[in-house]
Amino acid sequence: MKTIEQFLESKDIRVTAMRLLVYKFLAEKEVTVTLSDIENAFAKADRTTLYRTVKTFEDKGIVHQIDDGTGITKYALCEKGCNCEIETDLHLHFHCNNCGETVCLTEHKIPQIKVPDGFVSENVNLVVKGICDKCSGQ
Amino acid sequence: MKTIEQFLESKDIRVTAMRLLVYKFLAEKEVTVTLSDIENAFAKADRTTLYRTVKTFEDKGIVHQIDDGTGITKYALCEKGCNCEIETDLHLHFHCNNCGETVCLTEHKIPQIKVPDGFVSENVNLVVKGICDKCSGQ
DNA sequence: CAATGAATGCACTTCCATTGCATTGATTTT
DNA sequence: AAAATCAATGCAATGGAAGTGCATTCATTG
Repeated sequence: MKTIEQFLESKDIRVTAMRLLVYKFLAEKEVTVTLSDIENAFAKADRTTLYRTVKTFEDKGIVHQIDDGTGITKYALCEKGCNCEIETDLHLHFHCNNCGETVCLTEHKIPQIKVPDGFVSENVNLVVKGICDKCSGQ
Repeated sequence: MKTIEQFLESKDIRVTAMRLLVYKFLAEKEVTVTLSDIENAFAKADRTTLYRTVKTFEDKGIVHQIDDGTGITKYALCEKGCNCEIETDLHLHFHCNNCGETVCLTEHKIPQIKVPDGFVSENVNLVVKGICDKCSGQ
């Protein structure tokens, strides 16, 4: 069992108090978060620092960005079957129209998408919108 | 064969010179366009007017928005198999990483996406990124 | 301990989406 | 046809989010 510190170091990320806090925040969130979410969680920290912290995580491959169509970038830790560094990995996400939260459905894989002749598929972004399990009352 | 004027009226859209021009512009474009694209095409017109013109078209169901992950909203006329008013219709779009253009692949339908128990799917947004037919040299 | 380089914080910029309000324009009512 | 009404337009301004420059703080290393 690695500590978070060891994990970050293994990913070539220098450990700081800020980064530990942001990592823990992301880890305990089961849904994707916006930069504003993080900002609200750490009111004392500067927005830019948080922005760059998440960006560093992204560059080092432990966080991925989600574009769920709301126009606001969401972030989530890469884990549990997330292979977002692999180009062909399908980033399936679910956006709830009721609570507004977006969750990663990493365990749900999607068949290969066919594109017309002449088109070369490098990456696929798939967002399903509807009502999530919490809001549907199940 | 309806005229554009008749078509707009049938959709409960009052006909104006501006709206006719914007409609024609969208109609002759085979790719999706941004508000800036429209703005550049009609330098004399005000950005707000164009914005509201497109929004009106969208509200009346003859234009749909595309979020291709670039962060900039794209628009396209609904036609040729586009059933975006139907919730379950798959909005398949292709974004070219080379030329930056986004096209609608309305003729390419995708199998139903399965979501976990408790989740209710209402709408699906699918964006494939890669190289388009024009840029791939075919 | 000094030096170096990264991390942080503050200020600022840019870009796009959106709204308020006054004015213009068109349509309907008298 | 003139007046009244309502939508469309244009201008100005706002707001939100992403991103950058630079000075300062912090931590690591020689």
